[in-house]
Amino acid sequence: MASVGIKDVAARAGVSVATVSRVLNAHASVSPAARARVLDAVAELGYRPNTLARSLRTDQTRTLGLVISDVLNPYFTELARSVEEEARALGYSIIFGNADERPEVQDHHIRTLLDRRIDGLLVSPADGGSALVLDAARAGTPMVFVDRWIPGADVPVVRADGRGAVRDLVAHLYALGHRRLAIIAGPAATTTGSERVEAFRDALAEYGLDLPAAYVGQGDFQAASGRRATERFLDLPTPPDVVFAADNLMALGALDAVRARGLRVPHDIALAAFDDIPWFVHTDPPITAIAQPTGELGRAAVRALADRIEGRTPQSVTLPARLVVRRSCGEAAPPEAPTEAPTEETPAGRSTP
Amino acid sequence: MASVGIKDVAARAGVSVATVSRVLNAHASVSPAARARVLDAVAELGYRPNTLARSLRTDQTRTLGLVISDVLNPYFTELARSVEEEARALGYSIIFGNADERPEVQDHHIRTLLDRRIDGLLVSPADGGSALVLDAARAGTPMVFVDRWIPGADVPVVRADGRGAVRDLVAHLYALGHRRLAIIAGPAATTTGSERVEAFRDALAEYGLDLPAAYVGQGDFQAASGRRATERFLDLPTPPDVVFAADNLMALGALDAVRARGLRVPHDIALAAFDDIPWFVHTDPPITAIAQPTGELGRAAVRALADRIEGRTPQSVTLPARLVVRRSCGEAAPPEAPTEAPTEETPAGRSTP
DNA sequence: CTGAAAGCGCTTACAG
DNA sequence: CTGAAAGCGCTTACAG
Repeated sequence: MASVGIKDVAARAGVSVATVSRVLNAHASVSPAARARVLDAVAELGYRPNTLARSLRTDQTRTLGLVISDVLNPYFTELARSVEEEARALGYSIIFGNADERPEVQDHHIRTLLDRRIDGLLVSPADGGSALVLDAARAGTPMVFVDRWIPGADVPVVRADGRGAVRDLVAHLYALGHRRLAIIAGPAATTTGSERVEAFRDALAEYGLDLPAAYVGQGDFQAASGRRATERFLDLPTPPDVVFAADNLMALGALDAVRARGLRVPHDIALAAFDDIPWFVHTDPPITAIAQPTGELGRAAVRALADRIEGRTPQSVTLPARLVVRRSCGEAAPPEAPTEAPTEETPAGRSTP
Repeated sequence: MASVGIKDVAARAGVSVATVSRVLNAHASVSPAARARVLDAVAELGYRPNTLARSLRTDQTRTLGLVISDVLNPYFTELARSVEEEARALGYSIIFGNADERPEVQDHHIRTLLDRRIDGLLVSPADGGSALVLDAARAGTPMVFVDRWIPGADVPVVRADGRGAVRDLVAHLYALGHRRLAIIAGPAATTTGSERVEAFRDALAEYGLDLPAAYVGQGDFQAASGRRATERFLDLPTPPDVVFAADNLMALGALDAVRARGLRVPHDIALAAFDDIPWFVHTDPPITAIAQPTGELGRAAVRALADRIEGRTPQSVTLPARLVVRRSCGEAAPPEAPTEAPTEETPAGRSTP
């Protein structure tokens, strides 16, 4: 158990620990002979440097923190995966924190990450302006926001712009004859919670359509809230023709609610979702969704953070989302390719009504 | 940036660093006055101990490593979430590693975790016997296997036993008149890859049914392999009546393949899956699945590992999985409760045919 | 090219 | 109850 240390290696190789350290860090000049002996000793002893000690000394951990809002949401899972891959490619490790959409849990993770002296932080804030996040940014912690962001912080943002796709969605719905469109929003404190509603409202306005308060359900990006909001819609004297869920989990909840009432999509009510997932191809019916370039976002975010850490100038990045039309809004969509490649859809034509 | 250290706190409080350390660690005797001054100084300075330094000194990190086979698999995502929650409750942090079902990636993560001096390791091995894992276990690294395990290692195992549920599934299929049953297996090198086939074969035998080689598809727990295996089944002179996918991702692939041929479930071919997910309620048709007590497994695994680390005797745990009948095998199932609570199903009666 | 020595920020016997 | 000092396992100027 008394794990082998640099001293053991030095002793075995007949050199000083300084020399061992030098060969391990590809540091300048070491005689070929010494290098060889050290390498042999390392191999024979199975020596692995203690990263704790190294980090304490060098003040860098080669570790990035990623705090996501909800691991159980496939969107964030995919984001996390791409972040980890790109980080690994750049020589960093990732430590994840799952906020579960709860600001206190988020802050717990951020504090833990900071205590671990991570080199930088990737955050998709669960709330509108955690003091902790703001303080950390102000204190100089390299940081990048992904997907969601906090206004007023001087932090690069990597995200998707869904406005175009939302407009395409509304055009699609309008063309299918839908006029009463409702949305289940995420928490107003999150950017994606409010932006998606705004984009939706603006697109409706282009068609002379209104978004009454009763047609804005308040959700929290979790399935249960989507179910509740949908039940409320269905209880309205004049229920909407369409429910647009601002994320895939709330769409799941909406589906639960519709099913519980014995109603059918799209016959009784149409459904669309922000964020696309492989299962949407196989749901009954297949669900029309707005797809984000999730993998790209994750990679871009890591690159921006690495830029910031390594002294380059980090860039904010905004990538377009796109509409993927399926059958949940009433139209028979063409057959679709399997899982890995959802069909790129030409959005329904847009023209003022 | 020059982050505040214990010396700053000591200076501000007018005590030695030893005293500061004592109050921070709830160590024995410190005068109330000194304690108060230290606490004030800590608050005023916003001091946070450097965990790197602390860990280097104490030789414990209060951190557990979790290496899962595939984050994109909802089963593992849920497992990871429950592991993190229980760990947090016990005062540990979790560092995740995603193996993506690739042994080299798995080993990369394990090595990284070990280099970070985690206190213990939770592994769901992507292969049958990584030398690295075995060495680490032998070297005394506290370890617990979750879901999958490596035979021959003296490591507690926390997992679900699917044999009963698989038997219930076969009974259900048999009762529906199916006689040609096929399975898409996971990698033979993983325990869950081979066990599920064995359980299936044994259950078939109870009904006098055979499992011919052509009806055993070789998958790797990923969607694409499920698709390929299913295509091969469909190309057989006598295709099976039922395809049982050994995980939910391969079931997704199977669905893709069936759909691509223009066939329908369960009319043309029945489908069942190991591992249940919320979307299975809303797929077309809803999918019959074997559900694991995933959250319980995650929590039990953490407890076992904490026991091992803290000097208690860790217990292996095996929990039963259960069959959830839906409509993908041909029977009209009763309506089901929404998302969070899939209906517990009474399995079809079992009697020798 | 190489080694002795200081120091990263903590904790913890050891004295008092 | 409290402080001075050693030490955890590394890296890195500083000399030579």
